[in-house]
Amino acid sequence: MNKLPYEDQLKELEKLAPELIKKEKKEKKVALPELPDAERGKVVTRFPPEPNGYLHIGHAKAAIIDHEYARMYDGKFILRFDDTNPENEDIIFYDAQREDLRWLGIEWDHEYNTSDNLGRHYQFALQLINQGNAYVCTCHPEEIRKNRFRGIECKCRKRDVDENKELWERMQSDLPQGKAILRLKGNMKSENTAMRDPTLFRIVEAEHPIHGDNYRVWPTYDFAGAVEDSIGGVTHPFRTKEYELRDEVYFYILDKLGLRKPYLMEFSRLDIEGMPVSKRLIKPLIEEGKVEGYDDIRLPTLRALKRRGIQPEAIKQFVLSQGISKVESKITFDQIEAINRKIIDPVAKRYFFVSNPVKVIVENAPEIEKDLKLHPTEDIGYRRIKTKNIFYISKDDANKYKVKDKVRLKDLYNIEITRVNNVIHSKFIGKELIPGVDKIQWVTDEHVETLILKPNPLFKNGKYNEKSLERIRGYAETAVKSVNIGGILQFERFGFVKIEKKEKEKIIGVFIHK
RNA sequence: GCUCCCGUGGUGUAGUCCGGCCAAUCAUUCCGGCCUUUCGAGCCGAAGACCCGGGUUCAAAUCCCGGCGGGAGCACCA
Repeated sequence: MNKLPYEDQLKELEKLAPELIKKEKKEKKVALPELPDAERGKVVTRFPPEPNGYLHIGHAKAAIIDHEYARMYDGKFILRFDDTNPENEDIIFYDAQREDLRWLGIEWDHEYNTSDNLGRHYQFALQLINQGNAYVCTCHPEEIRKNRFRGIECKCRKRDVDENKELWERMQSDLPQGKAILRLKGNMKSENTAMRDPTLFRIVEAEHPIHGDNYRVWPTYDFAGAVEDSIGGVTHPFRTKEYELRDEVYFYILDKLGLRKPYLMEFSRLDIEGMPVSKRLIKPLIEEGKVEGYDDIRLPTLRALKRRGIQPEAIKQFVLSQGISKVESKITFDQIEAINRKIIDPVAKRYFFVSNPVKVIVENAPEIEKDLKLHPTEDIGYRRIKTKNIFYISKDDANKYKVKDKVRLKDLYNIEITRVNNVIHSKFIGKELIPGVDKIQWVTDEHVETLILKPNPLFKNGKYNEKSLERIRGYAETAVKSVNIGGILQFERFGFVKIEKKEKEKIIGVFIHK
């Protein structure tokens, strides 16, 4: 078999096991490109979130890529909480983020907090000071900013090692926040402004969620990130493009410290049209009550996506299809929807739902009791319905028909419209399918009131979209009551819906997508 | 202002490092058709792109130069 040319092998395979070919195609599509300098079993990646909020789709991209590469090479994947700014971190987010990751289907081989390593960071700081590669700067922040912009060195840069050591000690004890920082002795004339003596450590008085007030001097991202990647054994760290200018700092620090240099890579940020990821934009909307919270179905947080019925697998496939390029793109949500639809379509039970119901009375209506399939192609069972002479159809459908029009109540029988006022009067005209006649969904007198929340883009033209949340009211067939909370179904010709809440006489669902 | 990154159909991506097999991949959207007791899924078909201008070369999406456009950085946030 293997001696045959590839084409012939494929043909043979198609005869023997066609499903294998399809699978092969699918997997090919979602595979990430090979990693440079990667050896099977030796790749180590890491996902380093700051525990300062709920994870969103942007984090998911990073986490999935990191995780996927580790698995691809039978390597190791580390979850590292980059909790080096006590002012921002909150204990609840360590757990919340773990939960979000698990939902995504990501497991990690090792977990730790950067804050647990502060002792080592101090040692490295001291090493830099002793080597003359770092100095304590006591200039005013504004002054530092200006000098950096102009490329001018300040007087602090000339301090000798002993004085720096003494000030470094005093940073740990009595120097107030904002009065002193430890800076890397880079190059104030460098074209890369990131190299103009970046801050390595600063004083933060705030209480840390894990370490309380044990420490008051905290490393910055530049320092902690580089050091942790290196001593953590990470071989292929990824980060988003906006850090690119900091690569030089990253390697410079490791170089001066004599530490191993990982293969650092960057990719573009994920930007979804109408779905802001930034807390700066979201927080005010929550405070003003315009969105419910961080799980509001219009948001791109993982919690919102979950609530909205987006499957973790869809997010994964989507992220992998995006790859690791540096091209900035504004993706539209329908790409995620398309993937999600393919996943849920085969398992979503079909039911009838009519929005803005209009009553239909049928003359000579036969009383019928029958079973309707829960899925047109998959064998997932039936639901039983009973009909008399009263029906409801959606207003959108009702508006289309006039007297003498023939319509088929789907899966039931045909009617002809006889009179239209507040209600539609009609008569039974037979059970045989009539070619070319519209088939519409309906519910009977026995139905359940249903409210569907439908998310639309939160922002339009950069402004809050007042119509970002639609509420669609209607009736669903009673069988829907048996669907569990969290269950995903399809209201035929309406769209996929996730059941969110079941009250006594009312069901609330979330519109997933068409 | 300076520096860096990016620029492939409507959208997203592959290809760009190591020029030819690229009259350019795949997906999505849109359009047409088939199928279907859903306007979903599936199937078939169609349309649609290498930012612009020079240069190098037998040959450029790919290399070089210059524009233009977009993004990022110039934090004691990450």
